[in-house]
Amino acid sequence: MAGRRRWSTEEILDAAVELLRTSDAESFSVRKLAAVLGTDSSSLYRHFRSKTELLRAVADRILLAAVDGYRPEGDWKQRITALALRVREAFGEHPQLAAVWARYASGGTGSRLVMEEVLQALSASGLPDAEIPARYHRIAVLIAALIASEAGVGAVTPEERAQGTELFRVAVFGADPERFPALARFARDVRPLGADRRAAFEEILAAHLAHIEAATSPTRGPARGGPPRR
Amino acid sequence: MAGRRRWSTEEILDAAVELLRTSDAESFSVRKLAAVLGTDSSSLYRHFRSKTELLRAVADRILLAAVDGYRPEGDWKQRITALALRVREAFGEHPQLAAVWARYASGGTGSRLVMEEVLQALSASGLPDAEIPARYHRIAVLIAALIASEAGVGAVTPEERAQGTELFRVAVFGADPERFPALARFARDVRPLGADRRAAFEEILAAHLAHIEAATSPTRGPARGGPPRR
DNA sequence: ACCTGAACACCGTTCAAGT
DNA sequence: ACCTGAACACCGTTCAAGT
Repeated sequence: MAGRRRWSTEEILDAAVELLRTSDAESFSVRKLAAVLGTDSSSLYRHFRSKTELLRAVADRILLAAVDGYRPEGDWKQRITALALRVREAFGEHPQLAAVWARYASGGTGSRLVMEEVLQALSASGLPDAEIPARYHRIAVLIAALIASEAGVGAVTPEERAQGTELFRVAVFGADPERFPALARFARDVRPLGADRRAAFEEILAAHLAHIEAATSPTRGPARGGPPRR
Repeated sequence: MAGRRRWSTEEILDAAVELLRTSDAESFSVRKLAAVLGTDSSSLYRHFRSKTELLRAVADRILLAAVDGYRPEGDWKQRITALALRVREAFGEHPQLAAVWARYASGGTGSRLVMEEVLQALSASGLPDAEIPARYHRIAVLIAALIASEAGVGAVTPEERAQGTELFRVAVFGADPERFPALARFARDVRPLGADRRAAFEEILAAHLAHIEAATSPTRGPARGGPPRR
């Protein structure tokens, strides 16, 4: 695939995205990327100070691609939800990028676009400006945590998953009903963490946004920071 | 520290907990554990099929220690919150264990205890039994995601953190106000993902539990699954 | 029966030596 | 000025050979 020539930083990032997409989870390495490019791993260290810096740059590309084509639609909750689902989708097949993103935030144009959209949506929500940065932070933490942890679940190898499922089954069905009465009672319907992730993601986010909304609406909920007047 | 003798599975796990606690983040390895025990890494593979299986067992110990001494107090929300904070605390210094736990769930006695407590708290909340397993699942996903991602943030090396902070600063303050008006407006108050994690954890969890409560209380919120009668 | 040593197939990163 | 090769200091895991 690769002749011998000089590669620009951009081309390296393109190749990294491609390699991450085609290689199976957790197996990306600097050495493999170099091999794909037909060069030595050491030469990549002129473009990036470390593997983390490289992955961070790739994560921002993914984010950029995720936001590409997004047009705000609906109320502020729908806008945030649509954006979050796009980001989730984008990182869905890139477990290690999700982890890097959640750890450090990518800090590039992709990041900026996502931040901007969420901040605009919150501005449209009726929240007082003074509360927006903190609300934004909680939303970002929540979304990043859910996406990264979901990606982590996705990165589990089939046999590890099988072991985990078996352990879960034993933990739930093997529990002594005397000591664990509630567990025994709900054993049949309790699901492992990895089950049903998309619905869980949407519901948890929806719950969080609904909670914010309750704090902004005068007729409902306890508005923090004094009663609103109309 | 180590004479040459046979080690039981339990002793290996004790040593692993100790090594994880004293070693700095992300540097735990099977080989180091073997070195601490004065044996060869290969001999550990009679006790565990893989590093993951070993870490899973260790994670369950951590969970067990976290729940040890816990006594239910207060209403159902306070009980879940207290438990979650204990688990958070326990995994706070064990990033890789948190990741393993969130990926597969540990499936041991520690897991069982946590599940039991949360299920009991939910039973006391007034939710109909039919809704409890799904509610439990969302709570578990949320808590695991927050803890694992927080642990991930904690595992970042100082210089990586410095790079990340700088990138964030540039992304926020360097944004073109024309293209990113909201970002420009809130630049001064927006915090990076890693900031203020404990408060974020508590607030996000509180919001989620409040949302559940709103669904159970007849006088408030839209109760899913038909109107309650009293 | 149990454990060891050596090996396999990898990592990220550095740096002297080459072109 | 740029890149390479080789090396350093590691990994998880397997398995023949030893006790």
